[in-house]
Amino acid sequence: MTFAQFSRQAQISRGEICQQMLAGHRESIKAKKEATAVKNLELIFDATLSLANEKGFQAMTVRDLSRASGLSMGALYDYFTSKEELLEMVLSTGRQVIMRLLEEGTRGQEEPAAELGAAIRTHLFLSEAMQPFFFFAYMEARHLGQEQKERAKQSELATERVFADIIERGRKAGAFAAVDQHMAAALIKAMLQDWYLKRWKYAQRRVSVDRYADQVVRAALAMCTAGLEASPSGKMN
Amino acid sequence: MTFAQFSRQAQISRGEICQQMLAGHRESIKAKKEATAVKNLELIFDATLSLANEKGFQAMTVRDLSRASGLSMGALYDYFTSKEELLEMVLSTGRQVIMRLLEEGTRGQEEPAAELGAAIRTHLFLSEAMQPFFFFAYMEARHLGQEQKERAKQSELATERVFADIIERGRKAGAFAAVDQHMAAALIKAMLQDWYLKRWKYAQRRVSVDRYADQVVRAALAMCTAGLEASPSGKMN
DNA sequence: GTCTATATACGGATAGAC
DNA sequence: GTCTATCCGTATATAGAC
Repeated sequence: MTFAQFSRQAQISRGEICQQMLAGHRESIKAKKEATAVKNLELIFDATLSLANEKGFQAMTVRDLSRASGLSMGALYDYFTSKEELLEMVLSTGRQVIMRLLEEGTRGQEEPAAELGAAIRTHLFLSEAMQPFFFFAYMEARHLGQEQKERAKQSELATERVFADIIERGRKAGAFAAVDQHMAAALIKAMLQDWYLKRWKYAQRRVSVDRYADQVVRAALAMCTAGLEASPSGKMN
Repeated sequence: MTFAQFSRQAQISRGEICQQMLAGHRESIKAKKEATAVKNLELIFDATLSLANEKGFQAMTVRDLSRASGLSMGALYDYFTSKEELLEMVLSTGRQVIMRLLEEGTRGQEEPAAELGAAIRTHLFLSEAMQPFFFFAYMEARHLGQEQKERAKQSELATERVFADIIERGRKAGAFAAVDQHMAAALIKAMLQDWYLKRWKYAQRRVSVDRYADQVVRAALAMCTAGLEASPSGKMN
């Protein structure tokens, strides 16, 4: 799969996040008409990601947000009760939708190597399609309250488990070498995250997301099959 | 090499950074006695890293810093002229010292595989010894001014070049396969950074820095030698 | 449902005592 | 060389008009 084939999901996702933001905060949001509320939430969502990714969420003022979104101070506070709640609302709702999309997208391959490749591409392409959100979530998670921060860590572990499970199955099937699936999964995740964290570097080098995907898949397979040729009999433990 | 063998460098480094901070800002720092100035700079340095890593540099107030360092507001402003300058001073001085230590530490191996392993361990162990600084530098670099941000990017690229050069030499010597050394170096760096960015994860799993080093070295070598067995004649391009 | 105007507090920075 | 006290700008949040 290439990114071009994947990318129609992007706009859908943003709309979904904002709809779910409304659903999850129906009582505290003043606007009653659904269409208006979702439209304004999208303005707020986009402006928040844009400003926070440029200067940081703390440094972004609600006045900035007002200017960038086109909504007045008063109108903004009809959608959240504090700046802190805005952060929590964007991050937790976004994370839920992303998690669901990842789970839906990671299905159906048979062969371990193909399955691992598909999972890597799904993660990478989703992070590319929603890059502003992924960057935001990574950088601002530390400003969440203790409880929300815990949930963010859990979701990091959950996505990692997808890779670990594939690797473990592959190992048991004899397709992969005797690697520690948790460590391998962690390293794969680190490589995937670098793509949306260091955008400037890859843009400068003209590395496309498809090429990056190829490289990560190649690295992951090398990691999981290193030394396997030496004992082609299959299972190693 | 293990981390235990490496780790005596840690305290030295912090002292060096503070000495160089003083040297680089001699005229703007009010304190004239060197010993006093360095001692206070160390208090400021430690308190800044601790507070900023907990809640972010923007969210840390100068009053917080005063409490944590034991110096009064007035005394703090005898060491920097603005909070922004404090950030720039800590980051740029720290980066310079780190860069020098890295260059000094990455020398002397002959064989490509051994050289790559040594470079990875040096980077990883230094980031472990100075973890608070590395985390701080990664997370707060985006709050620098345009010019300083550019210098930070350059130093990221410079450290990456160390790996790329080793890989290229190894490839030309026939020890490594036909990999893109820039991509491989970028992926290795991403794995190294994950160690100080996701401390909680590896602490929770009881992964030691020595074990992590082994895994990254293993992954890097797998990446650089994948497919080599298939054409053992050596050079591939 | 959205706006303007404002209350209130807090942070950066400095003046001047000791 | 260090501290206390204070100035001043600006940020969050809200009240109330339209």
